[in-house]
Amino acid sequence: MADDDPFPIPDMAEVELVDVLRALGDPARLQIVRKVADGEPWPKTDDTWGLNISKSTLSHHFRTLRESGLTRTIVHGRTHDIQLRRAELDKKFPGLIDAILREG
Amino acid sequence: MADDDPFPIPDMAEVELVDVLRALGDPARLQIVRKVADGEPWPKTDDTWGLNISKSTLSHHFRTLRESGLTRTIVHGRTHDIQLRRAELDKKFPGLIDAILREG
DNA sequence: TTAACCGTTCGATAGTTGTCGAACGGTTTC
DNA sequence: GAAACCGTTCGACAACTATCGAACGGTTAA
Repeated sequence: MADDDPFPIPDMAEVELVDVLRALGDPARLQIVRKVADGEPWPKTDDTWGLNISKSTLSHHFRTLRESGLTRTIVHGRTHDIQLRRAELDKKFPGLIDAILREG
Repeated sequence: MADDDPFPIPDMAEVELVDVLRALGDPARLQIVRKVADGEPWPKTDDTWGLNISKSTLSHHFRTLRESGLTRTIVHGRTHDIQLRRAELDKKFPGLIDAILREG
């Protein structure tokens, strides 16, 4: 069963806009999302997040992003990738990701 | 001088996207913004906000919205209107307001 | 198998935030 | 002027959150 998935993500149908916005309303998380906005998997160890935070804090933000419905986690042995659920998000919230990428 | 303005708003040039998103990342505030999304002034006393909160809490949210750059306050004697800074926001963050209005 | 590595989780902490009722100041109405 | 009204501010409080270091478990490499 997939119940053992250590990194479960909410069904997009259950994702609430307000939760997505709250997840985006943090400098570290917004920066992460912008980086992974291409929809490709990015290694969590990428040293170019540009964030001056500890690895436990970074892990916390990854979890918040995932639980809000923004991202999914892909496990490769001992390394993880983070991926924006771009297609699903674009369908559920048209224009939202585009809007936060256009630097204001 | 306008320094006495009791409800100062930030210059749109100084408004940060992350602060706007954080302001929107609350159920009460998101609902308010959606209501005033037409860009018209709405009386704060409007009894159709649909929020079950005290007037002091409502006042707190109005302040948060204003300080984040989303709204302005228009004083009419003892009553106040709240107005979304729609045109400015659309220019600074194209598509953002539209995106949060499209019910996902 | 031992060591190094990746990332999470735990426990603690300080700061922020949403909430309320009471009090207050300004405005309108009587 | 007195009373009613609108909305903010204040003080308090509980809940949440961002942060860290240490410890841990799983995976890969030596």
